[in-house]
Amino acid sequence: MDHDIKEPDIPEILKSVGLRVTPQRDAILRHIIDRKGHMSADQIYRFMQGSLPNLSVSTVYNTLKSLSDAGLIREIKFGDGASLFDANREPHHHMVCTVCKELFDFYLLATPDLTQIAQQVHFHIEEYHIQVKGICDACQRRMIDVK
Amino acid sequence: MDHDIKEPDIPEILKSVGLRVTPQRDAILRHIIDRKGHMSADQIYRFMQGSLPNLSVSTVYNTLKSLSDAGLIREIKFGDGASLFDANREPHHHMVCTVCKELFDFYLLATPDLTQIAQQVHFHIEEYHIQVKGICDACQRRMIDVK
DNA sequence: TAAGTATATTATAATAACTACTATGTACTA
DNA sequence: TAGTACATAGTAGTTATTATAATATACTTA
Ligand SMILES: [Mn+2]
Ligand SMILES: [Mn+2]
Ligand SMILES: [Zn+2]
Ligand SMILES: [Zn+2]
Repeated sequence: MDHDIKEPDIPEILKSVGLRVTPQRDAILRHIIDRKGHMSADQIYRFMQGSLPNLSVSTVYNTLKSLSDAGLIREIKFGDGASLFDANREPHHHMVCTVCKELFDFYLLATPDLTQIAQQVHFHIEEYHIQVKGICDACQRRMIDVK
Repeated sequence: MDHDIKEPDIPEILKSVGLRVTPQRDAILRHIIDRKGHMSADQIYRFMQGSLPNLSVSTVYNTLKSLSDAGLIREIKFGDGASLFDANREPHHHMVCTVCKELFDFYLLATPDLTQIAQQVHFHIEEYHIQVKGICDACQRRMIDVK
């Protein structure tokens, strides 16, 4: 073996969640897992033009929905612009830079006391997501440089 | 005086933030403040049909933007469906019921340790919002009844 | 208090991000 | 190696919102 990092077996992952293996699903899931970051349906669609020129936008959306429903990826809706898809399935939250629009992960050291609040109003929490807006390091530096 | 609760002086509020007083702005801000809850641009537009039948959808959007920019109302984007507008300017977060889609306020007892995390990655936090998804009390009861 | 002007409103068109529909194609099953 | 249930492609439709431009009006100032 030339490299220690094992490539994920995408067809096997798809089968494991009961999804049929198609070239479209294979390519889209592979791309999301490879790139690790957050990407929109349109970004995925445009990236695929090279390898799958006949891929339709509907298929991108259908695939992303299937992958999300199966729990293989996570959909992040910040309300501004398109949904972003994330291969990182660990529970984490997001900070978005209002300048460059880039999305950054963050992990909470201690979980906030939502359970207490939820119990008071008898709300059954399924999931929660902390959305932070602000300015990233790079954009802060850029603003200082301009001054 | 017949009532102790003083009606808010809407024109005065608009002037105080440097906005011109128009019948459209007066009516929209009054409605949002009166109803207290969360409402979409379309809900506001439809409500206004009675009193301002010539009101245009653009004006609703423009007004909501002006009011938000002025800090008189807050826009909440959950990513599903339309933006909702909130007259409640106190810092608070939201729980949405996945069954009935109703939005509930909640107030955090202790602020989560976001500042530490932000300092580590040198992110300048402007605002944050905790979005909780789950099932509200009423819908939980309804589900038990059906069983 | 009557222009004057900057701003607001209206109506319509345009856009972004999906979602629905349906004919065709294909991955899995037995 | 069919048969069939499911997936894909292409197109049309929807929803929520933004852009444009002509008309109207709130506030200023003489
Ligand atoms: Mn992430
Ligand atoms: Mn609220
Ligand atoms: Zn940035
Ligand atoms: Zn409910």
